[in-house]
Amino acid sequence: MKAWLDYGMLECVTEWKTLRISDERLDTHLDQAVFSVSLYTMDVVSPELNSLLPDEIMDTEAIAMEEELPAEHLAAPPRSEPEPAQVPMETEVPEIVSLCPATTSMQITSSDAQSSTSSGTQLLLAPSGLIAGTTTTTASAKTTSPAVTQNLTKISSVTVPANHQLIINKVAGAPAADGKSPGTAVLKPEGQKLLVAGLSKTGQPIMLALPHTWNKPATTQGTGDGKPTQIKMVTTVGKPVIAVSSASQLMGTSTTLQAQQLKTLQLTKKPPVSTAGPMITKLIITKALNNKGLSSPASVAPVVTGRVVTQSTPVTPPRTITIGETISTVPQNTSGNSKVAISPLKSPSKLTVVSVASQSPNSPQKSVTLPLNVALGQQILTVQQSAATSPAKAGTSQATAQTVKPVQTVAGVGTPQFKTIIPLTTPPNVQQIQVPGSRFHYVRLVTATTGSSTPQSGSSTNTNPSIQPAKPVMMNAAVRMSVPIVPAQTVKQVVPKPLTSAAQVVTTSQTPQRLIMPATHLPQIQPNLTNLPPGTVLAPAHGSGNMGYAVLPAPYVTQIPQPAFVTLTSSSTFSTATPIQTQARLSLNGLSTSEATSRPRKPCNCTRSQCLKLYCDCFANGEFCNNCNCVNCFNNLDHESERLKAIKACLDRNPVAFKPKIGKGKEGESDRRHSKGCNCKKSGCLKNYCECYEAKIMCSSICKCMGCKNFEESPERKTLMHLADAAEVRVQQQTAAKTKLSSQISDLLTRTTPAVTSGGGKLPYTFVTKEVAEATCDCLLEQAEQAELANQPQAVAERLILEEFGRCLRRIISFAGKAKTDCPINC
DNA sequence: GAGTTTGAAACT
DNA sequence: CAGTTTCAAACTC
Repeated sequence: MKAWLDYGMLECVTEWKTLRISDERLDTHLDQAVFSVSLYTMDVVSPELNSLLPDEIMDTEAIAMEEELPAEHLAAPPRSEPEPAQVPMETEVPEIVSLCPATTSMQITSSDAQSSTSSGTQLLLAPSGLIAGTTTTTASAKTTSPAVTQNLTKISSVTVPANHQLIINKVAGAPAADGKSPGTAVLKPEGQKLLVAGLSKTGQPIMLALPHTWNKPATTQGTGDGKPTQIKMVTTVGKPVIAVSSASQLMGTSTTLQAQQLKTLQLTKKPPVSTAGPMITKLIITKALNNKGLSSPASVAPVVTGRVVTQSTPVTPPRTITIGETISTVPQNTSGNSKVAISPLKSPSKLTVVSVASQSPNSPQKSVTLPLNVALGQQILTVQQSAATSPAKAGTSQATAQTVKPVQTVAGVGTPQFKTIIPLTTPPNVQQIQVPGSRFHYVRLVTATTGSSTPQSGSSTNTNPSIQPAKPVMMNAAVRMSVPIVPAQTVKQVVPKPLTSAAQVVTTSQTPQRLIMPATHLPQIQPNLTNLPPGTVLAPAHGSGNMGYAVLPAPYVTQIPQPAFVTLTSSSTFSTATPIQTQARLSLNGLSTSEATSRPRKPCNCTRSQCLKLYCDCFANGEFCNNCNCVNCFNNLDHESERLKAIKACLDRNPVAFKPKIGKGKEGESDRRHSKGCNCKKSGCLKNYCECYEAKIMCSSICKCMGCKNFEESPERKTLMHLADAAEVRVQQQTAAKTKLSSQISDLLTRTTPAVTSGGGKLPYTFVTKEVAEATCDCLLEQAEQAELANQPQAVAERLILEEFGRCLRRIISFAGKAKTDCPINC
């Protein structure tokens, strides 16, 4: 700067003796420059405005990020998700894929969990936004009609989010029984330019070229992040399955997603009535979370049931959990039974669904196996509805097409933990039971034994999934199910189990109902529906041999603090659930679910409790430890047996041990309050030691605290609140300032093209005309002369000159800002 | 980061 | 049920 000043002084030396240029003169020249210089950009925002518009700043930043790193923009943290949607971290399957065989059509709307596939059609698709935390792709999906129109080739609503890849494949006709990939036809629906690569018979991934309509061309296969799209062939009961895996979506995702993740959403449903052999349509949505791209050839993932072959993603083969069930009942009741366990309390977005795929009696599958040899941090979402494959049942298979409900089964990949099973819709024969106050949803497993109760029988075209369960107990009005994608976990939990030891088949009765459950002894905890602990599998209800209760807690799917979610929204409406769900949303800390889910759970540091006592917050919240700092942790699926014992012990001591502590007050009271009340003695209930204070609620009459200051009129409390508010405001301002500064710096860095050559604008320095520079120098010289006259030391003179220079610069910048505002066209 | 304080959970 | 111990989080330095 000093050199600049010297230079300026030399430039103006001729006027040295006479100039007494005031600030007004500088301003005058600046005014002239405003009209003569086209300012390229100069974001000058007042601090007030800056502090008032943090969101806009964030948006601006996000836009900037999108410009440079689109994928990262997609991976915006869930914290920024809109609250009203109650899905702050949800990521719904962005790709809406319509599989359109020549004679059938299929619409898959992942968000409403209603998928219908026609016979002979199998689709595997990999949603690219599963972990991106984006919610921008759900609208169209929700509006897509789930109905299946026979003999109509069409493309359902296709959402092509940024950085997402969409592949529409058509499976020609009924493939060979062996299911070896018959290849896929290129489907180019009108208005949609899609390039669909063929599928190799070996299931090797095929690189896809994305259509030009892709809104993010840079994200096409082989570009940018280098995460190619894969098409995989999966053979399912003699039917081809097209697997499209997009690995590119990892870009920009949380750094916790270090390991490959795979989600397979698999649907198997019974085709419409046909005299031919069983036609099974499967929808398999596979998400390959492989940020390394195709580093290795795909391999056939282990399919437990032998019916579903899921093509593995590169590097790490995916795991598919398939639950086979032998159905001895009438054919029309052999539709897939979906067992859904939803854990709504802390996070309704956390969903655990047990998929029990009905299977024909001829099916040899009678066991459920959870492949567990997958790298940690991976997940497989498997949605499968297996229809009866027996020709004898073909006559009633059309009913199955309606009743088939996609169910996702999520197996922890890389960790022997069963993650999540998500139903794409609510099966008619599955009843969700949500216990008031409980953080768990319970699903009664019902195996239909008679065909008379199947309302959709005989209706080959009725694909309306809105069929209500015969005995709806309590359902979520709109169950938004989010599956957090498990990031790479710490090494301590990476203890892959043998595939056969990871899970147990839960047979509920003579009518086999198998649940995907973690490896455990599965103690037969009698169903106390108000206090069922996490991870409990209930024996079938007495007298109802076909029913059982599956309780899968959110913890099974929430071993990640990083909220990358796959959201599948059930369109089923159950009006009775709203109040319950509202209550259940209250987390232990009194935070709403969105709050609880919008921030990572704090890792525990347990050392002696093995995380199997309520000392451990993870355990107390019904969650598995994940990325914690605990020592000798047993709160994981590796020690599910011990864990369940501990759960039972806790329940023995306190039947409501796992119920939220913060709930509504007495009848008529709207405020939340601690269920037990605190017992503080020294903290005055104004520190986080106090559970009431921690939950941001005031102590109530049931508290037994001493010297409580946590009441409405407490001056200490008010002071603390004010301080807290002030601190929060300050933090927000600082954050906004940082964000703004970062944005400005980034903006400046991206605009380095000289003004003369850019043609699109001019840099601010072009605003400094000769006159402005001279005026500035005059000001500086004036300051120097004053310092000299005052006999100021050289250091002081230099300081004064520099200060004056700073003022000059500010004025220049200010005028530049005005110029930008006044002449937006030129900017 | 180590040590202390605190109160809930667990135990007797 | 009360008292004590254990435990991990909160807090302080």
